[in-house]
Amino acid sequence: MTTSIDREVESRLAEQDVRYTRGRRMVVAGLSSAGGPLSAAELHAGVGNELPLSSLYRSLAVLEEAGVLAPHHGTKGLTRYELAEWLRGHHHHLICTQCGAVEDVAVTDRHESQVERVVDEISSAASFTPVSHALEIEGRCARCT
Amino acid sequence: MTTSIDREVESRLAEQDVRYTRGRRMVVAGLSSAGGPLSAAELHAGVGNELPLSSLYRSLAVLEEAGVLAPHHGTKGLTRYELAEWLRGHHHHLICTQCGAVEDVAVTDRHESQVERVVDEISSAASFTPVSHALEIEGRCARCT
DNA sequence: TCTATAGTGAGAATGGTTCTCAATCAGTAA
DNA sequence: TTACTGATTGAGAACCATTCTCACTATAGA
Repeated sequence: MTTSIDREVESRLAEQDVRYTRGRRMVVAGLSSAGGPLSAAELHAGVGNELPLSSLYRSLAVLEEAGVLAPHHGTKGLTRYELAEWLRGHHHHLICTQCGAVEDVAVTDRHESQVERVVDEISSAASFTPVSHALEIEGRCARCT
Repeated sequence: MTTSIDREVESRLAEQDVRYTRGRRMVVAGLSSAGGPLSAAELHAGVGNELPLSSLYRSLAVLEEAGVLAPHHGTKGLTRYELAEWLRGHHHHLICTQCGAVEDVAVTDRHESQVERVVDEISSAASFTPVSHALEIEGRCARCT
C-alpha cells in the first residue's frame, strides 16, 4: 500500500539521492500507523521481527539524517522516533506526570508566533542558531486530574 | 563549604529521612557550580574521579527520587542531570544538535509571562492541568556554527 | 551483461548504566 | 563505650540499547 506520506517521503529521499528501500518503507509505515513515538525494539516487534535490528537501526539513522524522522530521547537510554514535523505537522507535548502519557497538541498560529519570537530573542542573545523548538508541558491530564 | 543550596538540600532530604552523605554532597556541589546539566561522566571528571562511577550513579538516582535533581535525556543515550527548578530557578535550554551540549538560559519576566500565557491557553483547551513547562531550543551553539 | 555503488543480515563490539556483594559507616539502645 | 541494625559504599561484573564489521546481495547506469 502506498500512502500519501509514502509519496512525500519518497520525493524527499529522491531529492537527496537516498533510496526508499523495503526496510525503510517498513519503518515509515510502522511509525505512521503508530499512536506515538516508537523505540527500535517496539518497531521491531511491530513489523513482526521481519526486519533485523541492525538494519532497522540503520534505516532509522538514514531516515533521521534525511529529515524524515525526529528522535525523541526518553528514560532508560531509549530513543523513540516519530515522523518529522513537516510530515506530521508542528505540535507540542502535554506530558502527564501521573500516567506518563504524551499527548500531541496542535498550536494556533498566534500562539506559535509568540513562542517563536521568544525563541528567536533568547537565541540571538546567546549567539545560538535555533533550528527547532519544543514546548513540553508537564502536569495532569484530564483522566488523572 | 556549606552553601545555601546545601542547606536547602539538606532539609529537603531530612524531611524524607534520606541521608546527605559525602558522595551526595559532591554531586550537588558539582551540579550547582556547573553552567548546565552534566552527565555522569562529566560529573565524575568534575570531581577529580574521586567518586566511583557506581556510587555516583547511585547518588544521582537517590537525589532524583528525592526531587533534588532533574534528569535531562539527550543524544546517544546520555542522561544529564541538573538541580531541580526549586533550587536553581526557572530557565530554559539551548541544545546543540552538533556537539550535544546543553546550556541554561535565564528568561526575562516578559518572555516568561508570554510563554506562560501560551501554556495556560493550550492546557485549558485540552483540559490539562499544567504544573511546569520546558522550552527546549535545538540548533547550533556558538562554537559549532 | 558488466561494473560500481549502495544496502543488507548476522553477529561481535561498544559504552552508558545498573546490579551484586562484601566491607564500611551512621544511628540507636543498653 | 559496645553491640546491633540497617543504610551506604566501592569494585567489578553484568546488562542491554546501539553501533560497527564484513561478507553477501540488490540496484542503477554504461
